[in-house]
Amino acid sequence: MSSGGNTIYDIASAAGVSITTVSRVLRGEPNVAQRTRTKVENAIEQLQYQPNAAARGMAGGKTGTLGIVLPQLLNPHYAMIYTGAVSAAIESGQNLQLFSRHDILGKGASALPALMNPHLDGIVLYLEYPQREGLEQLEKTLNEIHRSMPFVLIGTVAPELPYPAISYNMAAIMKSTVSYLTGLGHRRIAFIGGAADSTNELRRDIGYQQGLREAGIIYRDDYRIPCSDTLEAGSSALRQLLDHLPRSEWPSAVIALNDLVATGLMASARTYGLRLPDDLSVIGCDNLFYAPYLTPSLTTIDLHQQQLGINAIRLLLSGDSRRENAAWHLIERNSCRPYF
Amino acid sequence: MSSGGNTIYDIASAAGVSITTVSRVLRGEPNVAQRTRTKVENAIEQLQYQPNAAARGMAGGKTGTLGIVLPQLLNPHYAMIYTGAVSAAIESGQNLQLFSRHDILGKGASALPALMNPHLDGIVLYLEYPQREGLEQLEKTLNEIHRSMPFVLIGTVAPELPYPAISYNMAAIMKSTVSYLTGLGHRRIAFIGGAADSTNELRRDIGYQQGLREAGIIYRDDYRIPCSDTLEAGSSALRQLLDHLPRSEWPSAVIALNDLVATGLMASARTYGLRLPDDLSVIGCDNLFYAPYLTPSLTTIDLHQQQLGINAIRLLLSGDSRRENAAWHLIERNSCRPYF
DNA sequence: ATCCAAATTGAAAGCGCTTTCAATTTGTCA
DNA sequence: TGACAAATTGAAAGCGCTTTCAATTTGGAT
Repeated sequence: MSSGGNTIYDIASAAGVSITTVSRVLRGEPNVAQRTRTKVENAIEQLQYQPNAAARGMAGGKTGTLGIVLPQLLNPHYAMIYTGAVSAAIESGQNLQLFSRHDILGKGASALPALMNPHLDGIVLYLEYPQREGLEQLEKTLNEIHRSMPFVLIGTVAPELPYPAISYNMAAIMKSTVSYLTGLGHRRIAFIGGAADSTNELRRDIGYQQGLREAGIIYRDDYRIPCSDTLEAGSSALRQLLDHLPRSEWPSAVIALNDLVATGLMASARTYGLRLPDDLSVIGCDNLFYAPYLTPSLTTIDLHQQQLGINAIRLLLSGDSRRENAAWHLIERNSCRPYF
Repeated sequence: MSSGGNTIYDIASAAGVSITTVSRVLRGEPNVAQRTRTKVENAIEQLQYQPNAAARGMAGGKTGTLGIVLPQLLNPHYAMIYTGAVSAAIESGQNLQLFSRHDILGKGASALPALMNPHLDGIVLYLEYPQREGLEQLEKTLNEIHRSMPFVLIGTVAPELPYPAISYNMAAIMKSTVSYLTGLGHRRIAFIGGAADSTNELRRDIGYQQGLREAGIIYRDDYRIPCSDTLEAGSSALRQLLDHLPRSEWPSAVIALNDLVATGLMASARTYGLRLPDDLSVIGCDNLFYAPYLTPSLTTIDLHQQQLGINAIRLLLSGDSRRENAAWHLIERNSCRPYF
């Protein structure tokens, strides 16, 4: 198998020392005489030696490999996070192993420990927390993982759980989004978002309602359409919204779960003869790469995903168990217009 | 470390057999008495045993892990391939480890063997073949990899190299794209594509010129703009194209390297007051998820990326060393219009 | 020159598995 | 019933590393 198959033994004999010593310099232990260290380093250089990660892991040492669990990659939102994470990992000489949730999480977070099988030095977890899984169950799972390796939670996070985390303050983001629209004069603001069985969406709803309340707007149930995470769902959600309302009560602005949904919804709006943004303001979330190129260009929330990925890895590596909020900001483009 | 830490020894004693026997049933060896097999299987079930992949790899057995090398993931083109690949891997009980090229290929394919360090059962390689790397160098690298694990090449492939592969016939695709446009009556057809230092782009150019020739159109150097793989590059490439041409010679159609470039280019076109598709037909490649939602919706080549990912894994697993072409088809939408 | 602590090195065990190879059991045919 | 091949099992080595723990060397201090 191993083609370049140089082992620690080869280095040892080349340098005329024991494998223990080689192992020492490999791991950067301090108590090695400078002369010896140099000899070994030369041998390593000469033979192009590369430590075998599997053997390392098995011997109980660091593997130099981190992991990241992400729901999927087709949504660029996650791909950005991944990309940030890899770059940070590389920067500190680590490998990053991706587990796209699809792999393993058919059964929810409880399936996670199974994938901890490969020995990782730590893992970044982007989980979703459906209510039904229950906090107790989740906590149990996380405790189990915690016993075998450090981790940090990102994205949506259960604030009740005392783990290192970088999370989106969805309530704040949502409230701010609503405020932006009310600031533009909108009063009929719909929200096309997720079903409220995940912590994430629950918080969004809270923020949505807070935002409305602050502007003295009464929450309407029929302005709140549940919707999954795709373009098509966005399209049909808007149809569902409009079809159940007399034209006079159609919203003047709609907040989409994310840019995917916003994209779908915009196409749908046109089929109703709605001009964008004149007849309907749309705001998304994620700031996907093509958002500026839609017609009209999409106003959205930039979630700084790459930076999130970077920060997650750094936090993981730091060993710190800090809990912080992820940065974000609203990007004004042309899909929202003042309403009079 | 190992939290659920059940080893083959635990199973062995639970089942009252030797670890050798456990190993046998684990690997599905035939010569185990049915009674024994059942006992062991029960023990495995009871103790929720999960074989340790690292140990396996080190002992020289199958690790149950495949790898895939992809240039990056921000372009959904690759994310789709990855997604297909994971699903096929899961389906056959394998893990899939992603190496996004960024990780390791700073120095070109020659850096590949280094990452073969983790013992993989096989790997899917999506490489790009810049001319300068040279076929000899590449071949050497591939041979080296070949010695340590089976692989299959996907995407663009050097046809001279006798390795299992699923490749895009870029020349055919490109020729067909040109024909589509000439069929619509276009005569001034520009091509905004990659620099011709990669095999991939070389073939596209060949197809482009073939397509033109077949329609009796003379190739113009100034209709051929080199461009990298991004929206922004697409934008500026179009500017470069138009700025160097008198309005009367502006192309009536433009073929973009891919949908990313097409997207950027369309935005740019509008700044020149060009109406799409009336004044300019645009055709992309990749059929990214948002292509139907652009204005106008983008005519493009669907590259069946998920299926490619699936097929690559299957081919890898089959051990077959077949070489085949990847499927594709043109999707007509609204960004191209007949030209009179 | 002598002695002891500190610094440096190495021997050996063990991580969890696969893989010969040998030992034992079983089954079959005479 | 005995003998021999086939089927089934197990002992032990080894994969490449880390990690005690003990042995050796070094360097001051006396």
